[in-house]
Amino acid sequence: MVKNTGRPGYLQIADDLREKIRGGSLAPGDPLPSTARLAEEYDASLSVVKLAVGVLRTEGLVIGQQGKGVFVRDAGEPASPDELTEIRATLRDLSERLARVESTLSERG
Amino acid sequence: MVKNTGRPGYLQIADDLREKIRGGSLAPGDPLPSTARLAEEYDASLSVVKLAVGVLRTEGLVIGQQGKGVFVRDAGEPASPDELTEIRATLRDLSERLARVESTLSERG
DNA sequence: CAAGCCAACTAGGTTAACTATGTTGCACAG
DNA sequence: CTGTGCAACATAGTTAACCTAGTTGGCTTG
Repeated sequence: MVKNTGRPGYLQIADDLREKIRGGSLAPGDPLPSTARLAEEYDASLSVVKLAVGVLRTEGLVIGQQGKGVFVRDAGEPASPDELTEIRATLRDLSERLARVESTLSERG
Repeated sequence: MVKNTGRPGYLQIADDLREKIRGGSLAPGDPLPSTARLAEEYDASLSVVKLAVGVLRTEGLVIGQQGKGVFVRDAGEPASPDELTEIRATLRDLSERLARVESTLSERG
């Protein structure tokens, strides 16, 4: 599932989960699959899955409850600050990927 | 430096650095000490320092540049809701276009 | 002197092992 | 039936090792 695009695996997984949350296929209150389960689904190591979940936790999209699972937060309040940091993260990523693509293209002249 | 307060070490370090950034003792453009240096200063393992920096990166407070260091970002201004939705639409578009280009490139090996 | 290589530093990504701790459900003893 | 304990599962945190890769400065060689 995780592709070799130069985009690190833990961010690809975070992106995908974020997409599912934004898209509603993972609704507020829903639990994410367990980290072990996610590792299987994405064919990734447990470590990168933990990193991915950590990103979403930092972004405030998700709350982990020890012993239970990781749950999608209510998207209500955290409007601007979190959104902004997420957007900035996305912008940073796009810039990096663009730079990579551009350099690849220039090499092929 | 990292105390046994129940608050995990990587968050204590992230808190402290965030404080220094918000307080201006680390100004925009300034480099953070290297991860090795931070590990010494906080008497923490390299791993927790990396996690701490990762948090700040995710929050967008800081930008890492491979080979150089980690630099404090320029503090962004709050944006209006309309701007946000427009920016999000633009980001979505950019992401799709980039994904197309990337897959084209990867197919051509 | 100039070019280029190389060593030392930088961040970043991945994996694995171990620990701690919380939750849940089931089996077994009373 | 009650409840107690235990096994299985969950997140969370810490550490360490290994690899990639960009930057910089100095030294060596031509």
